[in-house]
Amino acid sequence: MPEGHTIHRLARRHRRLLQGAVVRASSPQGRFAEGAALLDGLELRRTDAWGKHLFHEYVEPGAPPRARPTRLLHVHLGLYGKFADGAGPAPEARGALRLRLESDEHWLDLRGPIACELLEAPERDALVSRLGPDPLRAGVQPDRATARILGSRAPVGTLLMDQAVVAGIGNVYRAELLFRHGLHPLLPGRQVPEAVWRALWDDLVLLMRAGVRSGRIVTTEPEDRERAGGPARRVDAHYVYRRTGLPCRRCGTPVQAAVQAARNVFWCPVCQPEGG
DNA sequence: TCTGCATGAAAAA
DNA sequence: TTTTCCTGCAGAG
Repeated sequence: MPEGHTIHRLARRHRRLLQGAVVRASSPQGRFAEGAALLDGLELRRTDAWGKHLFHEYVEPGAPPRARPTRLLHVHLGLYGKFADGAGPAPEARGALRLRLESDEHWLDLRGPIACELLEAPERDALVSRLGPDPLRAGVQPDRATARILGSRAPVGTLLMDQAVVAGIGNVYRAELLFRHGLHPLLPGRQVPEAVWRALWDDLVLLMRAGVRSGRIVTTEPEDRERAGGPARRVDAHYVYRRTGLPCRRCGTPVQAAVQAARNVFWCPVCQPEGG
Protein backbone atom coordinates (compact mmCIF):
# COMPACT_ATOMS: atom_id res chain seq x y z
CA MET A 1 0.00 0.00 0.00
CA PRO A 2 1.79 3.12 -1.13
CA GLU A 3 1.27 5.47 1.75
CA GLY A 4 4.35 7.25 3.05
CA HIS A 5 5.76 4.30 4.94
CA THR A 6 5.92 2.27 1.72
CA ILE A 7 7.93 4.94 -0.07
CA HIS A 8 10.43 5.29 2.76
CA ARG A 9 10.77 1.54 2.77
CA LEU A 10 11.43 1.60 -0.96
CA ALA A 11 14.06 4.33 -0.60
CA ARG A 12 15.80 2.18 1.97
CA ARG A 13 15.58 -0.93 -0.19
CA HIS A 14 16.84 0.78 -3.34
CA ARG A 15 19.72 2.15 -1.32
CA ARG A 16 20.59 -1.33 -0.14
CA LEU A 17 20.33 -2.89 -3.60
CA LEU A 18 21.77 -0.29 -5.91
CA GLN A 19 23.53 2.52 -4.07
CA GLY A 20 27.05 2.94 -5.40
CA ALA A 21 26.31 0.78 -8.45
CA VAL A 22 26.57 1.83 -12.06
CA VAL A 23 23.18 1.04 -13.53
CA ARG A 24 21.87 0.07 -16.91
CA ALA A 25 18.55 1.84 -17.40
CA SER A 26 15.86 1.08 -19.95
CA SER A 27 12.17 1.63 -20.54
CA PRO A 28 10.86 -1.51 -22.26
CA GLN A 29 7.41 0.08 -22.45
CA GLY A 30 8.94 3.12 -24.14
CA ARG A 31 7.16 5.81 -22.13
CA PHE A 32 10.34 6.74 -20.26
CA ALA A 33 12.79 5.94 -23.03
CA GLU A 34 14.42 9.37 -23.12
CA GLY A 35 14.84 9.56 -19.38
CA ALA A 36 16.18 6.03 -19.15
CA ALA A 37 18.75 6.81 -21.82
CA LEU A 38 19.99 9.74 -19.70
CA LEU A 39 20.29 7.56 -16.59
CA ASP A 40 21.98 4.67 -18.37
CA GLY A 41 25.57 4.28 -17.25
CA LEU A 42 25.30 6.61 -14.24
CA GLU A 43 25.92 5.68 -10.61
CA LEU A 44 23.11 5.75 -8.07
CA ARG A 45 24.56 7.97 -5.36
CA ARG A 46 21.66 8.27 -2.93
CA THR A 47 17.94 7.71 -2.48
CA ASP A 48 15.44 9.79 -0.58
CA ALA A 49 11.74 9.92 0.24
CA TRP A 50 9.50 12.83 1.15
CA GLY A 51 5.91 11.87 1.80
CA LYS A 52 4.84 9.70 -1.11
CA HIS A 53 7.59 11.00 -3.39
CA LEU A 54 10.71 8.95 -4.07
CA PHE A 55 13.97 10.38 -5.39
CA HIS A 56 17.12 8.81 -6.82
CA GLU A 57 20.24 10.92 -7.24
CA TYR A 58 22.65 9.84 -9.98
CA VAL A 59 26.23 10.94 -10.60
CA GLU A 60 28.92 10.15 -13.15
CA PRO A 61 30.57 6.89 -12.11
CA GLY A 62 33.20 7.49 -9.45
CA ALA A 63 32.27 11.14 -8.93
CA PRO A 64 33.59 12.67 -5.70
CA PRO A 65 31.44 12.27 -2.59
CA ARG A 66 30.17 15.85 -2.59
CA ALA A 67 29.49 16.01 -6.32
CA ARG A 68 26.19 17.52 -7.35
CA PRO A 69 23.83 14.96 -8.85
CA THR A 70 23.98 14.70 -12.62
CA ARG A 71 20.40 13.45 -12.78
CA LEU A 72 17.51 13.38 -10.37
CA LEU A 73 14.81 10.74 -10.79
CA HIS A 74 11.41 11.43 -9.28
CA VAL A 75 8.84 8.65 -8.86
CA HIS A 76 5.31 8.82 -7.49
CA LEU A 77 3.54 5.48 -7.49
CA GLY A 78 0.00 6.80 -7.37
CA LEU A 79 -2.66 4.15 -6.96
CA TYR A 80 -1.27 1.40 -9.17
CA GLY A 81 2.44 1.94 -9.28
CA LYS A 82 4.65 -0.86 -8.09
CA PHE A 83 8.31 -1.73 -7.78
CA ALA A 84 9.71 -5.22 -8.06
CA ASP A 85 13.29 -6.27 -7.61
CA GLY A 86 15.50 -9.30 -7.45
CA ALA A 87 19.01 -10.65 -7.47
CA GLY A 88 20.80 -11.93 -10.53
CA PRO A 89 19.80 -11.37 -14.13
CA ALA A 90 16.46 -9.67 -14.68
CA PRO A 91 13.56 -11.75 -15.97
CA GLU A 92 12.33 -11.22 -19.50
CA ALA A 93 10.60 -7.83 -19.67
CA ARG A 94 6.87 -8.14 -20.23
CA GLY A 95 3.84 -5.90 -20.12
CA ALA A 96 3.93 -2.20 -19.31
CA LEU A 97 7.39 -1.90 -17.79
CA ARG A 98 8.13 1.81 -17.41
CA LEU A 99 11.64 1.61 -16.05
CA ARG A 100 14.14 -1.15 -15.50
CA LEU A 101 17.40 -0.56 -13.62
CA GLU A 102 20.08 -3.23 -13.53
CA SER A 103 23.38 -3.54 -11.77
CA ASP A 104 25.69 -6.52 -11.92
CA GLU A 105 23.93 -7.96 -8.87
CA HIS A 106 20.35 -6.72 -8.89
CA TRP A 107 17.46 -5.54 -11.01
CA LEU A 108 14.65 -3.14 -10.24
CA ASP A 109 11.40 -2.79 -12.22
CA LEU A 110 8.85 0.03 -12.04
CA ARG A 111 5.32 -0.34 -13.41
CA GLY A 112 2.26 1.90 -13.48
CA PRO A 113 3.54 5.00 -11.64
CA ILE A 114 1.69 8.28 -11.90
CA ALA A 115 5.06 10.04 -12.15
CA CYS A 116 8.43 8.82 -13.40
CA GLU A 117 10.50 11.76 -14.56
CA LEU A 118 13.83 13.52 -14.37
CA LEU A 119 13.80 16.79 -12.45
CA GLU A 120 16.26 19.65 -12.18
CA ALA A 121 17.18 20.58 -8.63
CA PRO A 122 14.94 23.69 -8.56
CA GLU A 123 11.98 21.61 -9.71
CA ARG A 124 12.61 19.11 -6.97
CA ASP A 125 12.90 21.91 -4.41
CA ALA A 126 9.64 23.43 -5.60
CA LEU A 127 7.90 20.09 -5.34
CA VAL A 128 9.18 19.43 -1.83
CA SER A 129 8.35 22.94 -0.69
CA ARG A 130 4.72 22.31 -1.55
CA LEU A 131 4.60 19.36 0.84
CA GLY A 132 3.81 19.51 4.51
CA PRO A 133 6.07 17.92 7.12
CA ASP A 134 6.73 14.22 6.64
CA PRO A 135 6.43 12.35 9.96
CA LEU A 136 9.09 9.90 8.80
CA ARG A 137 11.87 12.39 8.11
CA ALA A 138 14.58 12.83 10.71
CA GLY A 139 14.26 15.97 12.79
CA VAL A 140 10.81 16.79 11.41
CA GLN A 141 8.88 19.59 13.08
CA PRO A 142 5.08 19.54 12.87
CA ASP A 143 4.71 23.34 13.19
CA ARG A 144 3.53 23.91 9.65
CA ALA A 145 0.94 21.15 9.95
CA THR A 146 -0.13 22.42 13.36
CA ALA A 147 -0.78 25.88 11.95
CA ARG A 148 -2.71 24.52 9.00
CA ILE A 149 -4.90 22.17 11.02
CA LEU A 150 -5.67 24.39 14.01
CA GLY A 151 -6.32 27.43 11.84
CA SER A 152 -8.58 25.88 9.22
CA ARG A 153 -12.33 25.70 8.86
CA ALA A 154 -11.93 22.66 6.59
CA PRO A 155 -12.84 19.25 8.03
CA VAL A 156 -10.00 17.48 9.78
CA GLY A 157 -10.59 14.41 7.58
CA THR A 158 -9.92 16.51 4.51
CA LEU A 159 -6.91 18.27 6.02
CA LEU A 160 -5.19 15.02 6.97
CA MET A 161 -5.40 13.81 3.36
CA ASP A 162 -3.88 17.03 2.03
CA GLN A 163 -0.19 16.42 1.25
CA ALA A 164 0.49 20.12 1.76
CA VAL A 165 -0.61 19.72 5.38
CA VAL A 166 1.06 16.41 6.24
CA ALA A 167 3.10 14.52 3.64
CA GLY A 168 2.67 10.77 3.54
CA ILE A 169 -0.76 10.17 5.07
CA GLY A 170 -3.10 8.14 2.87
CA ASN A 171 -6.61 6.88 3.26
CA VAL A 172 -5.76 4.12 5.73
CA TYR A 173 -3.78 6.27 8.16
CA ARG A 174 -6.39 9.01 7.89
CA ALA A 175 -9.30 6.82 8.96
CA GLU A 176 -7.34 5.06 11.67
CA LEU A 177 -5.84 8.23 13.15
CA LEU A 178 -9.25 9.85 13.39
CA PHE A 179 -10.56 6.80 15.20
CA ARG A 180 -7.61 6.51 17.56
CA HIS A 181 -8.08 10.11 18.64
CA GLY A 182 -11.86 10.18 18.77
CA LEU A 183 -12.27 12.75 15.99
CA HIS A 184 -15.23 12.84 13.64
CA PRO A 185 -13.97 13.29 10.05
CA LEU A 186 -16.13 16.38 9.55
CA LEU A 187 -14.91 18.24 12.63
CA PRO A 188 -13.38 21.53 11.49
CA GLY A 189 -9.63 21.61 12.01
CA ARG A 190 -9.83 24.72 14.17
CA GLN A 191 -12.12 22.84 16.58
CA VAL A 192 -9.56 20.10 17.18
CA PRO A 193 -8.13 20.68 20.67
CA GLU A 194 -4.44 21.43 20.41
CA ALA A 195 -3.56 18.67 22.87
CA VAL A 196 -5.46 16.16 20.74
CA TRP A 197 -3.62 17.29 17.63
CA ARG A 198 -0.24 17.03 19.39
CA ALA A 199 -1.06 13.52 20.54
CA LEU A 200 -2.27 12.60 17.05
CA TRP A 201 0.98 13.79 15.48
CA ASP A 202 3.14 11.88 17.98
CA ASP A 203 0.99 8.82 17.39
CA LEU A 204 1.36 9.21 13.63
CA VAL A 205 5.15 9.29 13.89
CA LEU A 206 5.15 6.02 15.84
CA LEU A 207 2.57 4.31 13.63
CA MET A 208 4.38 5.21 10.42
CA ARG A 209 7.76 4.14 11.80
CA ALA A 210 6.20 0.81 12.68
CA GLY A 211 4.80 0.73 9.15
CA VAL A 212 8.27 1.19 7.67
CA ARG A 213 9.60 -1.65 9.80
CA SER A 214 6.81 -4.11 9.06
CA GLY A 215 5.78 -3.02 5.56
CA ARG A 216 2.12 -2.87 6.54
CA ILE A 217 -0.26 -0.60 8.37
CA VAL A 218 -1.30 -1.95 11.75
CA THR A 219 -3.13 0.56 13.91
CA THR A 220 -5.02 -1.65 16.38
CA GLU A 221 -3.79 -2.06 19.93
CA PRO A 222 -3.08 -5.65 21.02
CA GLU A 223 -6.19 -5.82 23.21
CA ASP A 224 -8.37 -4.89 20.22
CA ARG A 225 -6.67 -7.23 17.82
CA GLU A 226 -8.07 -10.60 18.88
CA ARG A 227 -10.06 -12.40 16.27
CA ALA A 228 -12.41 -14.90 17.81
CA GLY A 229 -12.26 -18.18 15.93
CA GLY A 230 -10.57 -16.63 12.96
CA PRO A 231 -7.51 -17.86 11.11
CA ALA A 232 -4.66 -17.84 13.59
CA ARG A 233 -2.26 -15.77 11.55
CA ARG A 234 -4.65 -13.15 10.29
CA VAL A 235 -4.39 -9.90 12.23
CA ASP A 236 -7.24 -7.43 12.70
CA ALA A 237 -5.04 -4.56 11.65
CA HIS A 238 -7.59 -1.72 11.42
CA TYR A 239 -10.31 -0.21 13.59
CA VAL A 240 -12.55 1.30 10.92
CA TYR A 241 -10.82 1.34 7.53
CA ARG A 242 -12.90 -0.67 5.05
CA ARG A 243 -15.16 -1.97 7.82
CA THR A 244 -18.43 -0.33 6.77
CA GLY A 245 -21.35 -1.86 8.66
CA LEU A 246 -19.16 -4.09 10.79
CA PRO A 247 -19.19 -3.60 14.56
CA CYS A 248 -16.69 -1.14 16.00
CA ARG A 249 -13.91 -3.04 17.75
CA ARG A 250 -14.30 -0.86 20.82
CA CYS A 251 -18.04 -0.34 21.23
CA GLY A 252 -19.81 -2.57 18.71
CA THR A 253 -21.61 0.21 16.86
CA PRO A 254 -21.72 -0.32 13.06
CA VAL A 255 -18.92 1.55 11.30
CA GLN A 256 -20.08 4.27 8.92
CA ALA A 257 -18.59 5.42 5.62
CA ALA A 258 -18.83 8.48 3.40
CA VAL A 259 -16.81 10.12 0.66
CA GLN A 260 -14.49 12.86 1.84
CA ALA A 261 -11.65 14.40 -0.18
CA ALA A 262 -12.60 12.08 -3.05
CA ARG A 263 -12.01 8.97 -0.96
CA ASN A 264 -14.05 6.80 1.35
CA VAL A 265 -13.63 7.70 4.97
CA PHE A 266 -14.74 5.37 7.74
CA TRP A 267 -15.66 6.16 11.33
CA CYS A 268 -17.49 4.95 14.41
CA PRO A 269 -20.37 7.33 15.20
CA VAL A 270 -20.08 6.62 18.93
CA CYS A 271 -16.30 6.65 19.42
CA GLN A 272 -16.02 9.65 17.07
CA PRO A 273 -19.05 11.83 17.88
CA GLU A 274 -19.89 14.62 15.48
CA GLY A 275 -19.56 17.40 18.02
CA GLY A 276 -15.92 16.45 18.63
C1' DT B 1 -12.87 -17.17 -14.25
C1' DC B 2 -15.01 -12.79 -13.96
C1' DT B 3 -16.08 -8.30 -11.80
C1' DG B 4 -15.45 -4.37 -9.08
C1' DC B 5 -12.92 -1.96 -5.94
C1' DA B 6 -8.54 -0.29 -3.89
C1' DT B 7 -3.47 2.73 -1.25
C1' DG B 8 -3.18 8.92 -5.03
C1' DA B 9 -2.95 12.77 -7.52
C1' DA B 10 -2.52 15.24 -11.83
C1' DA B 11 -4.70 16.46 -16.11
C1' DA B 12 -8.64 17.12 -18.73
C1' DA B 13 -13.25 18.73 -19.33
C1' DT C 1 -16.22 16.42 -11.69
C1' DT C 2 -14.32 12.87 -14.67
C1' DT C 3 -10.46 10.48 -16.64
C1' DT C 4 -6.13 8.45 -16.45
C1' DC C 5 -2.13 5.60 -14.92
C1' DC C 6 -3.00 -0.17 -15.52
C1' DT C 7 -1.98 -3.83 -10.96
C1' DG C 8 -3.66 -6.92 -7.30
C1' DC C 9 -6.96 -8.76 -4.57
C1' DA C 10 -11.36 -10.29 -2.64
C1' DG C 11 -15.67 -11.91 -3.39
C1' DA C 12 -19.14 -13.77 -6.46
C1' DG C 13 -20.54 -17.35 -9.40
